[in-house]
Amino acid sequence: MAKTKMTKRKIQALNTRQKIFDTALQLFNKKGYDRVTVDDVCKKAGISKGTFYNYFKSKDQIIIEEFLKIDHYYQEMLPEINSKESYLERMKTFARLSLKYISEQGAPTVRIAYYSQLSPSIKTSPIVSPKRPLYQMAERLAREAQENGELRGDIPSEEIANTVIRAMRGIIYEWCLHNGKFDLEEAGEELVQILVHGLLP
Amino acid sequence: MAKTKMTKRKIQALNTRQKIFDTALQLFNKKGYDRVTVDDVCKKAGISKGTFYNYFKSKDQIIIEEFLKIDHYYQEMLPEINSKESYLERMKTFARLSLKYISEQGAPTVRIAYYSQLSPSIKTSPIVSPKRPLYQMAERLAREAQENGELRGDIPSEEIANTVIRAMRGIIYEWCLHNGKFDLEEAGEELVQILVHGLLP
DNA sequence: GATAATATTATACTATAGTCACTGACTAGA
DNA sequence: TCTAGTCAGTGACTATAGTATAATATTATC
Repeated sequence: MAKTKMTKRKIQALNTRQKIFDTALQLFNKKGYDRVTVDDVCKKAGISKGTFYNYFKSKDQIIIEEFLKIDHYYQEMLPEINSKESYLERMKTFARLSLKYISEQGAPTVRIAYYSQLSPSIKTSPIVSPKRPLYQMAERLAREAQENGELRGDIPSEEIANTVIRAMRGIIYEWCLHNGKFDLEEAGEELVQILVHGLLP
Repeated sequence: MAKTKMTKRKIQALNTRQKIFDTALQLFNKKGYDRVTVDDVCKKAGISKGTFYNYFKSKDQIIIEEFLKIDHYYQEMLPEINSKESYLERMKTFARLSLKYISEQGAPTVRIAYYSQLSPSIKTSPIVSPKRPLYQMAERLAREAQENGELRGDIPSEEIANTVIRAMRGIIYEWCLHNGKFDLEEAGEELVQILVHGLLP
């Protein structure tokens, strides 16, 4: 951080950006995303519309940015994950903590995040970038579990990670459709249970 | 069908509706959903905007309606599904045929369908209605498989159906994000494989 | 067949996300 | 310290989904 010299301009820019971000989230939380116009945000933040779009490509970028903070959170998960003896347990903990975090963000926020990723104006979605800590971590956990003989070795670890993440995403998508009416963590627990043990008698 | 008397008006209305529907889909396919305005559709179909909104709540209703035609398709699947001896095979066939149908609809269409379901203006999404043939059928197949000892019996069949559908939805969601760049049926095959047999060695 | 009721259509309008050309303050190099 | 160039900031403008209202065509009733 702070690699380049901090000129007045840059400080001002960061402040303005932050003010827009905070104001927007505050309004979204109070009135709901779709009941808040960009003009509302600008007025409250005391800036012009042009400035808003100077810092954010679109209204939903605010939500995306908030949503993707989960990627920092993965670091904090590590101690709890590594505290588990079994690698299978580690994977389960990873899934549980991820869903817990998403659950805490609240269905409205996550819904907008998932919604905007499908928007016609978006060409490639950041949430499926393989560079995300989410993928890195899931793959590593799967690989370690395989190396220790706790998971079958005939499927590449990347594919296992992919499959688990996709399945979790299906739950999240549906959780959004139901506006958070069911327990996300519980549903996740069950899914992972089935993924691991299968449905055979 | 055709329960009420077909007055001139009603015939006219149906024709108009169909013309709007066909024209819209044709334009969407040619230029892409977001490159086509409602006014374009109206102009091409030779009707006014008011007429469009008389028949369709919103622009994306066209896509939803097209997408939900899959619910009719489940009937046609039955022979192929029932031709399988094993109930597990039937479930797999069901999943495969569903994904095949969706794959054939094309990523752009499905993307809009999934997108619009998350729109802030929608309160309850039709695609997660438990009344849908999709759910009915998945539950029945799971139940029959259980009754014949081909699936574990400690999970209610509804839950199994739910889990499988959610997981499939996760794949579809991601397929949309990737604009159909991977093979949906193949990914589905693999997922069902894992769901059924699990990830244990 | 005149007329009231209603279904259908046309158009002007509203709301709001996002764009663009411009301004003037700030920075950096001489 | 002067000056060229950059960048934060502005607000009028555009595009387009959706609405409200007025007009017209069709049917039902007498």
